[in-house]
Amino acid sequence: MPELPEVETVRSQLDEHIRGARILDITIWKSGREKPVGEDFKQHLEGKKITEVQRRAKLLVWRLDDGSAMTAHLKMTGRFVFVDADYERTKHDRILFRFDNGAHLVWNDVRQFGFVHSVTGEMLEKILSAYGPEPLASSIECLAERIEKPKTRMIKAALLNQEVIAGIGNIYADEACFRAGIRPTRRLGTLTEKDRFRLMKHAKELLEEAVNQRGTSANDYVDTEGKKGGFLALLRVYGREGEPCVKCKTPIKKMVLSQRGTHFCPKCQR
DNA sequence: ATATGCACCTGTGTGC
DNA sequence: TGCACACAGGTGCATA
Repeated sequence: MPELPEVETVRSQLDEHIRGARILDITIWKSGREKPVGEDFKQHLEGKKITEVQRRAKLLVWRLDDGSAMTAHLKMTGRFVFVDADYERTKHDRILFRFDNGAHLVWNDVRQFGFVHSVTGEMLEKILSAYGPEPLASSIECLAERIEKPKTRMIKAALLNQEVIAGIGNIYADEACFRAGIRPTRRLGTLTEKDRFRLMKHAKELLEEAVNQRGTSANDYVDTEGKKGGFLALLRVYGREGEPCVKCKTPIKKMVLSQRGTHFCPKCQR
């Protein structure tokens, strides 16, 4: 479900509630397919203190007081939700974390693509180093350089690739292309310096606005209080197939690109 | 090195 | 009303 703005929303809420707290205990409910956490997960994490909750790309990182960490990826339907002490488990709840400040946190994941892992500091460094630059923490120039090569790659494929730029997913890739007036199928080699700069300028603005709205709830996404994000109504192409373009009234088109639904205005985006 | 296609899952909405 | 099928904010791996 979540892309950078949604994961960032969850990150800040987690950080607010559990930074400085110690994990009292972890209840692992039946998890469907794999042993999502590794056998030593519980043992490794119980008793540790959270020093900070960070985000890199779409990955959440709980920094622990011994230099190790817990990583969590929401993938399509993963959720962290704070609950009351008398909460009763529902169908897709997988893990319950209890903290020494009284917080109870549930990890829930309908489709079971998501994961939580415990990792050493060394493993974490390796995982994080594979990601491209963070859009909100990088200059437009730096980001624009990332989408110069390879010349035949389509711009949408580049935007979705986390090694190129971190955190952009299907919704915001489409929205960024629309704002910049660039067709998602355009090959990198056909983009001018100006095109690249404009696209990244819009991408940064878009992501900032979406973070301010606490993300987009297109299907399943909710934050740690179970609340939806406010950015859905501000989307201009995603999910608007057949509706008039906000700029020129031409009906928005949808196609499949890199196996992902891709939305664009055939007139505004060249 | 890059592109493609599928696989991992469940739930929901659509069209017949 | 039922059923089959397509599709969903993501990634990883196997194959060309």
